[in-house]
Amino acid sequence: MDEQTPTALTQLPSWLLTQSAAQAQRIVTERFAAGGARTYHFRLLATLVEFGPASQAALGRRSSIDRSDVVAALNELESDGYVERSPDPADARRNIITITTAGKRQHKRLTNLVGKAQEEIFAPLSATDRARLATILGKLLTYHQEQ
Amino acid sequence: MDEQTPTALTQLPSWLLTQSAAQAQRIVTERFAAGGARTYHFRLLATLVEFGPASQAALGRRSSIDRSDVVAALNELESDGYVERSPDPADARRNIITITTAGKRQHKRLTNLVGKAQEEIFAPLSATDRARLATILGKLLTYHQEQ
DNA sequence: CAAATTTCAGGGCTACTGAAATAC
DNA sequence: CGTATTTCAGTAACCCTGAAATTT
Repeated sequence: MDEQTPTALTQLPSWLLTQSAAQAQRIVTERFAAGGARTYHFRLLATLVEFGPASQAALGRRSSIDRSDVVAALNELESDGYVERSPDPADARRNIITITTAGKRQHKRLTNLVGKAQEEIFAPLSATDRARLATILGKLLTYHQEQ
Repeated sequence: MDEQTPTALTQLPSWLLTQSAAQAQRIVTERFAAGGARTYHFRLLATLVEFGPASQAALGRRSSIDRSDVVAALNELESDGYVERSPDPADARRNIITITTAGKRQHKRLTNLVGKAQEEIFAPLSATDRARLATILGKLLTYHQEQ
């Protein structure tokens, strides 16, 4: 019983990327579950806190969440009392989404949880490695978002 | 219309990791689709090529695919004629999975496709960055697999 | 008896498509 | 008119759990 991973996979850059991301995702998801939330909820709340009230379409573009998933996630945030939907007086097609006081509390809670997740995820890396990783991934992400 | 991503996200290491991995995943999935395959198929074929015939359980452990998904993916590979199932004479609980000649051809095709995907994914990175990224992600992955 | 293997049924999460209704 | 927004229904892909039947 060797149970080894093929080098065809371990030497594949995209495999390293997707597998380590899967580990990170799993840890973040676990932490958020303790706050009764998912990644989408955190992304939306963080976007509202940073840019203020916005339409669903703008929220989706800023948080990189599909229009369709924004609807579902906002339904959940709304029924938890974390955001409010109101019609946009300037454009009847739009809802204006506003974060509530409870939503801000939840945002703080999730920010705290995601911070702990970072420690857990990147524990084996030195400060230098962490900085390098952030720089390199930033380049990758910027490049593909411009494509 | 700014449409900016919150710094709370862009400065979050796990966000950089999962988002860039999502881009990579998307590109790999697109390439594999041209070969009528998914990631699981490539992982299983690569594992069979590197370690030879094996039980489904061993295949799953080596390719990090859940036992349940191994069954489904092997069903597809089998109906495409890329692998064969035969009972293990030494242990009646097991199937021995063998890759066929057509399966080896498919493996080469997918290896070629995934190679092109690497170029597309990591195009913006210098050789130094690519080497650093591989090293750092390798550390991350090793650490979490030992946990 | 406990443990391993295969299989099925099912769920969760992220990501995406197509179409409708409405309004700009 | 073409475009934008919200919404719903549905899909794909990866990851995972629980349970059954069989065998070691």
